[in-house]
Amino acid sequence: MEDWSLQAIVRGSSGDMDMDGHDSFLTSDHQLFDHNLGASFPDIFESFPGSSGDELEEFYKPFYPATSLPDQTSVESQLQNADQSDQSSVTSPVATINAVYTPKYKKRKNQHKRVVIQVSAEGLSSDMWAWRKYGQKPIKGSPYPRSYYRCSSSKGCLARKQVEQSCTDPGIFIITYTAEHSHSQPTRRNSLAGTVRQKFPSLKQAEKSQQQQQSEMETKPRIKVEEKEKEKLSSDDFVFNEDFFSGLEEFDEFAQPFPVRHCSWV
DNA sequence: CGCATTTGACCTGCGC
DNA sequence: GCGCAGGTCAAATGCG
Repeated sequence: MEDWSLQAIVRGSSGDMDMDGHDSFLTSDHQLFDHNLGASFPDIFESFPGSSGDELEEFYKPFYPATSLPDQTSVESQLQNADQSDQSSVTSPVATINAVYTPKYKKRKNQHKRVVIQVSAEGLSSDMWAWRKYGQKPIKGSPYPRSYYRCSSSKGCLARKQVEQSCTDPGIFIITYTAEHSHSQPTRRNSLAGTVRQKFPSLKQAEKSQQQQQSEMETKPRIKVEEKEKEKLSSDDFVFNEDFFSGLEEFDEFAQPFPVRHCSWV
C-alpha cells in the first residue's frame, strides 16, 4: 500500500509484460519467465552438479503447458525484456544451487532456489495437499499480502508453500513451493475433508471478497486489505538437496491438475 | 475436542 | 551497528 506509486511506475514501464508486475519489481534476484521454463533450464542443467538434466526435465515438465514450450529466441527476447526492466532480474542460479533448506529463520540468502508457479484461482483450489496457514505478511511493493502455508498432512513434513496474488492480475496466484513432502499425497483433500472450511477461496469468492473489500474501503479508507486476498502468491526457494528428486513425483501430482500460467526458478 | 485461521511478536538476513 | 523486510512462532479465536 505504501508503494502504490512504485507499482504504478513499474506497471507503466513494463506495459503488458508477460511477467507479472510483482516479480518484476519485487525481487531483483528472481527469474521469471512466461512459459519459458524449458528453455531456461539449460542453465540449470549446466550448473546443477551431478544432474543429468533428464531428471530435472521430468521435474519441471508438469509445470509448463504442453503447448507452450517457446523457442530459444523468444526466451532470449524475454530475457532481454527482463534485463531492460531490471538488469539484475536474471541471475545465475549457480550460486545457490547447492542451497539446503534449513528451517527456522535460516539463511534467506540460500533460499534462492524455489519452484515458483503461477496458477489461476481454480488451480489454487486444485491443490490436493493439505496445507495449514501459519502466517501472513504484507510484502513491500505488493498490494497483496503473502500467505505462508505448511503441510498439515504429516507432522514432520517440511513442505512449505507461499501464496501471493498477482498484483497485475488478481485472478492469478503465484505459488512458491519449498522443500518436499516427506509422505505420499493424501487421497483426501485434507484432514478436514467434509467440512465447509476452505483453504483457498474460489475465484468467485475472491471476487466477492474483493468487492467487499472495495466497499469497505469506500467507507473506511484502507484497513484490512489483506483479508481479502488471502491467497497471494509468493516466491519460495526450492531446495536442491538429496531429497529433491525423491519428491518430484509429488510435485508432479499437484502440478498437473490445474492450469499453470507461469513457472519460474528463482 | 481437534484442527484451521488470524495476527502481533519475534528472529534472522541483508543493505546501508 | 541500525533499520528494514521476510519468514516463523504461538496465543487467541473460530468452526465443525
